[in-house]
Amino acid sequence: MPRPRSLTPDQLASAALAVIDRDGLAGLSMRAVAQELGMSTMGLYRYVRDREELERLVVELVLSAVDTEPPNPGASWREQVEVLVRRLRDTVGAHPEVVPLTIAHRHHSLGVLRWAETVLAVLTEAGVEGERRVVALRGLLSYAIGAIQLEHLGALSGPGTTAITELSPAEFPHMTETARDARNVGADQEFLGGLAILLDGLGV
Amino acid sequence: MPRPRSLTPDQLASAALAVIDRDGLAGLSMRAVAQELGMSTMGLYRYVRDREELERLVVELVLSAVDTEPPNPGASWREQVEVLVRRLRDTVGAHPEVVPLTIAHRHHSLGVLRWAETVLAVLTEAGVEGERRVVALRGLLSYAIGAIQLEHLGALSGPGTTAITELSPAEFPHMTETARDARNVGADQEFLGGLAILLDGLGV
DNA sequence: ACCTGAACACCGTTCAAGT
DNA sequence: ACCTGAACACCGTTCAAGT
Repeated sequence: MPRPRSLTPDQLASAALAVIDRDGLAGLSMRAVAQELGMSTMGLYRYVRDREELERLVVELVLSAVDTEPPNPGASWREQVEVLVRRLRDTVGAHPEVVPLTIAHRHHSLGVLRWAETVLAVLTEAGVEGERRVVALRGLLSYAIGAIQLEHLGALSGPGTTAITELSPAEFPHMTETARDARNVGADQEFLGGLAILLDGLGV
Repeated sequence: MPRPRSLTPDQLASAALAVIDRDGLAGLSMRAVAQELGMSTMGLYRYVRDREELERLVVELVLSAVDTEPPNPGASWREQVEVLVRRLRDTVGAHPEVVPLTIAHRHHSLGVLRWAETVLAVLTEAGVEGERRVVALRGLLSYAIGAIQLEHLGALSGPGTTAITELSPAEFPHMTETARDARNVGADQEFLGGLAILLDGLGV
């Protein structure tokens, strides 16, 4: 842990995020970030032990942007959870290239811990407790993480699905039909639809 | 597309998978795979255009191992879907390091298309159709993908959760309590529990 | 024609040399 | 003491040189 000088961790993370948003995750390198900041490559090591720590800073920057304020307490628990999951998806989805890093470093993120705390508060208020609460939180997070990735690696209505439409209908009868149905389903509808199924199941 | 000679794509993929299982995804390199096969590095390029194509072969090898036979047709749709999702998780989970590759290349995978076809057949039999079927398939896949990743990057009962137990109970009252509850929840229970919530929601 | 080693343009990180 | 460029050990891939 060297003593920072003219740069805050946030500024460092912002520079790295700018590189990622511009050149993709593959474009992220110590050299590129240093250049972005107009400093020598080795200068970065004054702020960060290694590349992994830089990645953690980027993840923290993105996840700390998730609004974790309890949503409208007058609303039903269902609406409140929906708002919270939606916030996570929208905030992380704004930087899709960061998603893989987000997953690898999730444990160190204060942002996601705060988000989970708020979700748990709502669930507890709704009477979900004990092991069911454990499973519910984990289920919501799993769904959100998986859905964000699927969404950004090709929406069901995107080019990947078009390829599916061209599959042999003899071998894949249901897939070809479902791909046709999917053309009318937008990304938001898809995400919120899956979330609704989870929330329905939680309410049982 | 050069003409293969003494090696099948499966043998190539198996060698790469052996490297990954031994040295992790970070250990995967053209040089390492070539060495594993006792051939020159450039020899690989007779079989594969570039590293990305090698990765696709690995993904296909893993995903084609998913059993896509329709499960016991006498069982309820709910049990059948549960069996199918479980198979996906168990097969992919056997090679956790491959998961990131699996996601990036999922569209090219015949294995996952066949899996989805079987799931859709069961859903259709259960009366799920049209846009709801689209959302259901995508929801199940999102959940499975997210859960597999969370599971292998630290079970809720693992060391990550222990760190959560040490969080300030004042700032994270629900998280600390939930982490205690999570100690009794195994990985299987967690995965199947979340899946049960989804299936409950689908049955509504 | 087929195969492959050297070479090129990268990478993260060490370390000694500069101030 | 602080900073940094050269160097080291990697990487994917090109290409010319070997057979």
